[in-house]
Amino acid sequence: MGATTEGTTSRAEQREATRERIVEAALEGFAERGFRGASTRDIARRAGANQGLLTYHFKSKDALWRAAADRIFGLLRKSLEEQLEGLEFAEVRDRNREEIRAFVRFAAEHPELFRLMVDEGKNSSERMEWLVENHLEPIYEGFWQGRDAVPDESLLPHAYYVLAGAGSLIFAVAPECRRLTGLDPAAREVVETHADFVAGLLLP
Amino acid sequence: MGATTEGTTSRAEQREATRERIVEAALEGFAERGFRGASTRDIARRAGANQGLLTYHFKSKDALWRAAADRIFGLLRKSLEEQLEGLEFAEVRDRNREEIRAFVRFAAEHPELFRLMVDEGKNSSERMEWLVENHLEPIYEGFWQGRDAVPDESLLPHAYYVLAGAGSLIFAVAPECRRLTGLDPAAREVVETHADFVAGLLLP
DNA sequence: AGATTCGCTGGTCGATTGAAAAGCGAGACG
DNA sequence: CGTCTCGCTTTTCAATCGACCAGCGAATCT
Repeated sequence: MGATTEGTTSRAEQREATRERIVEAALEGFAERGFRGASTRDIARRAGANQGLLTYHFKSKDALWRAAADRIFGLLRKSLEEQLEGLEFAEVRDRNREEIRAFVRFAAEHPELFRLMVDEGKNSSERMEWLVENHLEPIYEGFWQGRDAVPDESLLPHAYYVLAGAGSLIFAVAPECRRLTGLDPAAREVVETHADFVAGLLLP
Repeated sequence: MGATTEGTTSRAEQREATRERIVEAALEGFAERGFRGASTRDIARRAGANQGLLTYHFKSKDALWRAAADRIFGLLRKSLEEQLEGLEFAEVRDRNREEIRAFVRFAAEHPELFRLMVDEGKNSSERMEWLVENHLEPIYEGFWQGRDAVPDESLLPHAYYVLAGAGSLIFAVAPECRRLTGLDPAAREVVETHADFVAGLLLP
């Protein structure tokens, strides 16, 4: 209401907004219950949409899952860029330290990434292979390069999974952590403490 | 056939053997697909049994899950005891280092533990609370005590989840790791390398 | 302004889910 | 040896699953 150009939503804009709402809901649903455990109806409910609408925008549950994976990895890439842009480092080690801290912060803000990766990584499936080819390989390649002070190159896979696990688990199982330790992983100072802790371990 | 006492299986023995087969299959199924994603029929198939038999031995899917959780945590306790019994250590730190290595070896042999914990720890549910009260609290308590050289006690929750994540992830997502890095986490020397790596990080 | 596109709704399909109930049949028991 | 127990199989149930389709109606186009 009011101006002609104000509040106007073209068909294409509306379409894209709806798709985003659904993808966001799908990301939560898949991360929370796993691919098989998440139902398209539950995802539709989270998105405030109709179940048939999911089939309309994305052809299948599988395709919707791929869209959700694209989204979380896009968020990861954007977050790392934003956190690191404009920073200058004297040594490669300093840059690596800040990269680790940036990753931990992202894991805290988006525990869905870790949940999705564990859910899919534990089984050999088409989705797992798609994930590796489209998202993990570029990341792992970047991890392989731009790295300093890893004495033995054969340790790189170990360092990769140690960083992913050590940096993400406490946030991925935040409800359990609260119940078990009384510590709330969502608290800002807890995130920073964890980031420092993990960075200090891998780059002493 | 043959002797009277040979090959004889009493009713009670048969019952217990069947229950164990089912629990073992349930552990695999739940770890692989998550609680909601795993179907009782699939579990029955793995156990070479009938779906109705699960309802007979365990009243519900939920109770079967609890039996599976009891089993994996029992295996953990037994494995740690066996790996550590008879060993003498000059310092507490040496003992802690061997405890870490023993845990990593168990995570490699039984990735189901980590998969189960992530699947349940990410949501607030009755199962999660049951898990915390019945299994995690004793373990966390033991982790809290018997530990040396942790400068700040407030870091203990962080160290706990760092150890769990760093020590387990590579084995929990072994199929993905093979595909991504070419490294097979199941290989004995890879397990030992990872154990040394994690222990070296947490106890430099 | 009339015709058309298309985002979206509501309903339906066969398949699969966890749980319950009835019946079988070999081992346990008097 | 006859009876009973009980581990197990089979069948059935309502609920839920992913996918499909016909139709509505407002935005878009001519």
